Amino acid sequence: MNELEKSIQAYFGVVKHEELSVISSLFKAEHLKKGDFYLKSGLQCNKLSFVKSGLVRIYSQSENKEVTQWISDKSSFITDLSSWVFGKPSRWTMQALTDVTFFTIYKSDYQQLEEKVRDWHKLEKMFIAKCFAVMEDRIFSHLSMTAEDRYQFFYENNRELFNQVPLQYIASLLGMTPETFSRIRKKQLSRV
Amino acid sequence: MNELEKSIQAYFGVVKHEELSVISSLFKAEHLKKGDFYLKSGLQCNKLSFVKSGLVRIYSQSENKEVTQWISDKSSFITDLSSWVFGKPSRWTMQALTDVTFFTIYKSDYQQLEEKVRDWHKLEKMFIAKCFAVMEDRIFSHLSMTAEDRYQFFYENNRELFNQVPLQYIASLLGMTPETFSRIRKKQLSRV
DNA sequence: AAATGCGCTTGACAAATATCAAGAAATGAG
DNA sequence: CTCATTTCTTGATATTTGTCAAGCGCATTT
Repeated sequence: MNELEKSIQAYFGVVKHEELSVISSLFKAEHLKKGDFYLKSGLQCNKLSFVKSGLVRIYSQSENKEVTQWISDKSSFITDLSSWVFGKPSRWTMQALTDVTFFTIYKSDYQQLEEKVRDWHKLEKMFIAKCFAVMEDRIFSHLSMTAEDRYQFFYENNRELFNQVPLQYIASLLGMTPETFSRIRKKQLSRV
Repeated sequence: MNELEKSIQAYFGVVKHEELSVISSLFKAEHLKKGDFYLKSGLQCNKLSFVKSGLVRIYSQSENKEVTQWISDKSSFITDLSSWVFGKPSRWTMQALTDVTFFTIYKSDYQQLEEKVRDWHKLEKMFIAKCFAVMEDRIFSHLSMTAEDRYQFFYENNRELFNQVPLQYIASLLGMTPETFSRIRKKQLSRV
């Protein structure tokens, strides 16, 4: 089982072996250089990708400030879900923070999935439900936690990110300014 | 087409007419009195309901404070999605703020849906994707807006709620204290 | 080595929001 | 209607977070 197949299994739940290879064969290897764009806001996102290596920042430019919505790690899927599912213009811009290798399936090949893999929609349903659960957690963190709590929680669960990407992006993703982030960071470091 | 069927159509997208009646026939009418619980945190949520009339508050008890996650209007669906899809213990408690009438389908009858309605999973996928989009919007509002902005935005889109439920719940749902909510409210009212 | 650019930190200060406490207003029960 | 309870408001104050401005550290280029 290759890396893509393993991740499909992990993300989409139990899949039959022959189906797995059908699925993975529809994804095509691609790559981006650091700084390249995977997607620009306003365009339709007609692809879904699995990041094999590298980091992608998902953000939006709102009026005066730029908001980082997420930084996708390796072994994760990326797409603008609303755009992918409903064909709406995408809200997010996605840019490679490092060189990135990934596997992509395009909408045009997507129909084959539905035809060849029984229960594909069921798998996809569960995939999206997981995305939903992550969002629910994030909302909860904003309703019930201080900036410091959110920092702490995120740090414990994403320690590696902290020396791989500009910290200002993590600050934004957690809903605070770089300065606040820096001060909290100082406090936390001295505690160890 | 009855009310339930209309909402299924609106929520789940285009559905064939004969399928619609199959779907709606699997939902059973139920009701709660004000104060009754639809679901308690920690239990498994094995049902999905369409609220015909009344209001349900979805909240959780975290350490010292209670967090209101959402207030479901009439004509909306309620369930603990993670619990419903993955069988996990539910995070949320759901309580009737008024007398509530609703239609419910239980997990035990759910399989029939999958059998009788072609593309059911596809419909459900789109339903969940919509829920995801709502969450994405909410996260964005916390990353990019002040309490006052969030108040304003929510007010414009949910005006009716403001004289139907205790305002403290709306405050919590927007991620602020009742006092802050009250002060913002005063400012906004005087502006009109 | 000097110059540049970028990201991070720091301090001083301002603004937003929370906390606490008291009282007013609204609601519900008898 | 009256009383009791809950919800909302208000003021005083504390805390958290943001803003602005400056400087430092580090990597890259020349």
